[in-house]
Amino acid sequence: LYLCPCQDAPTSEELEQFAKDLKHKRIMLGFTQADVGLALGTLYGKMFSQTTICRFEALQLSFKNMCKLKPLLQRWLNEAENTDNMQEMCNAEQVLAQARKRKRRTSIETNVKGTLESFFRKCVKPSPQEISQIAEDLNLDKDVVRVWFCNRRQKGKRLLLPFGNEAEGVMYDMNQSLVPTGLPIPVTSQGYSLTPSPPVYMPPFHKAEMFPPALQPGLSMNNSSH
DNA sequence: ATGCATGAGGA
DNA sequence: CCTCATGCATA
Repeated sequence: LYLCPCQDAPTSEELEQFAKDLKHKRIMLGFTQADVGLALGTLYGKMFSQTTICRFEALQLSFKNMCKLKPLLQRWLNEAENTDNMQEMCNAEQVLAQARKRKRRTSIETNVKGTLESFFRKCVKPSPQEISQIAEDLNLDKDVVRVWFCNRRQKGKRLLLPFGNEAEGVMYDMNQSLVPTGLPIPVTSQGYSLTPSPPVYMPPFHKAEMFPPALQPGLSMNNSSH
């Protein structure tokens, strides 16, 4: 309700930088993603899972979501860096009282996933009828198919998208504009304009940088287990 | 690190 | 039903 506690509208670049920073420092300080999530709980009452912290660091959340979490993580980072005695405020009191309500995760076979993907390419938002049809064809629960499409669409809206993907993600309504001021956004590349410095050459594929010769014997691998 | 799931909120 | 934020469970 209160007008923008949104002090700043972080740019994608800023978010990217912060995420990198967070991860690096977090590791330096010896905390796990789960630790951070718990700490946010004891610090501000709002706890987060390892999953969310992981996704934040990997920029796999929506732009808006990233902006919302950044302040909290920023504060945690300051806290963690300046407090020598940041004790075990990570009291994992996971009162796992799950009432067996959650449906067990159904594992969709690889080939079936492939089929779903092709359906998705044809239509990202099938009608309930179409979903039923697909479900029947693939011998899956209608709800499983429905949820699969929901998740698939959501995946396409992540801040950072694996490039090289057939310009998908721009097909559905991309409303997470990066510019709050309403600039003339060049339609097609909203969520992915994270590349801060590709002045001229943008390699179509980024997977070329595979791992160099795994590890050179007798170098640095000495004993990292301390 | 990620796949399938839940639930709140919105038409 | 959908979107969106979020997470259990699992790869």
